[in-house]
Amino acid sequence: MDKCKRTIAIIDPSNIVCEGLMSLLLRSEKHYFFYKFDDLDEFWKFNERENVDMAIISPLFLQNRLTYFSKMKRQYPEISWIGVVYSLFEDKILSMFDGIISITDSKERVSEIIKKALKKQCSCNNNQHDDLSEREIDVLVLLVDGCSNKEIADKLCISIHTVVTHRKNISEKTGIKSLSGLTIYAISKKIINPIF
Amino acid sequence: MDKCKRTIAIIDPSNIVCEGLMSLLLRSEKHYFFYKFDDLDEFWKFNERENVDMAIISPLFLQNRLTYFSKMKRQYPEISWIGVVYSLFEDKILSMFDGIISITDSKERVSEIIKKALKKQCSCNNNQHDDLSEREIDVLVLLVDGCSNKEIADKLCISIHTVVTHRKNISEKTGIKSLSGLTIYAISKKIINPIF
DNA sequence: CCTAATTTCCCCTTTTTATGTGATTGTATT
DNA sequence: AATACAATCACATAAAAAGGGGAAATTAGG
Repeated sequence: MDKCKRTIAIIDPSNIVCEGLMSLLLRSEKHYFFYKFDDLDEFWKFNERENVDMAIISPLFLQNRLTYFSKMKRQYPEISWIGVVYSLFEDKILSMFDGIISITDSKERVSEIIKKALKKQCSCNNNQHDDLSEREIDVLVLLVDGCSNKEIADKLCISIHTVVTHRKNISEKTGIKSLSGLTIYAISKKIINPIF
Repeated sequence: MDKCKRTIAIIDPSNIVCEGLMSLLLRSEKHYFFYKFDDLDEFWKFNERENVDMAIISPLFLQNRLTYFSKMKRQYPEISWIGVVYSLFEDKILSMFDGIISITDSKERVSEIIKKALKKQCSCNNNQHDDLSEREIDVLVLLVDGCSNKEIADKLCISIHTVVTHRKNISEKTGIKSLSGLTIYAISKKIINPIF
């Protein structure tokens, strides 16, 4: 029931990268919360007040502060430390992270790295309701095709009540209530193929 | 007045940067439409079919193809060519662009650079969806955004009856009755821009 | 074998949409 | 001046969907 929120700090000098990471990650998971920091100290001060689950840091900030970083890691072992690199970096620095995102990584790879790193301490990661069941997809396809609930019921040879139930479950699983949102979802997931 | 759509191609190896630029630019201006390409050739093929207003290119792709780039620029002088750099680059390459975005630039600076570069050729010759009136498009946008008739009425400060009338006219003009069909219509006509 | 997930069905009430038939302004176009 | 169209509002009825309850049968996985 209670979707666990994940707070992620991004400490990176680039607004573009910060925006990109947020936008990309929010698309796969809705329960991420982001905070942007312009330098390590700012983040550090914040974290004392309100602990984060993950810190995505540009190694640029660590170049001359490796011992400081080690201290931070020791002090907060439950935080996942992720590095985000634009170019080549020394292995000595990169090996200190729990995961490395390269700026050229695909969306899938980025969200996979984040998920894997967060999974370490996920107390409620059982809600893997990303995928719709076979029957739910049947309903979604007809729905997005413009069918009413009754038409869907007739085509699938089931009761209209069942269609309503499937729709309820689809909305719960995807978190999308509007039909237009579901249409965009279906296109993006390649469940339907509109020819533009 | 300033409602003309601007198509922007982003040719960059980084999904994160691409996402970041889109997210950042869409926040200030809603009428940008983005296409992402993984290399110059892919972009080039696309541009032959459908001209873009601006190309944001990583100089990485130009490193050994400067003459090719010059040819492209000569062939399509109306396109604004913007470079996006993560690190240091030779001035010889950078001077070929109409504008340079550095990855560390602020949001304000990025959108300023883009706006300035686009200002060169704002002719507003884009009446793709002249079937629908201005107000009908307002309604359609909110509709595919998931708003109910009442919500649309509140947002546009008109009566719900007017919204219903607009919707009737939209359905009559387009011949599309279902909301999902209208969503696909809006995407195909570039009235809305879902980021997949 | 047990459990979780899926698929199916039903009830209820309230809200929203669909459809038709109107009218009144204002603004262009002819 | 006449015409067309856009944008606004109204009333009425029937259909559909939304949202809230359940619950039984089947299937698949550990």
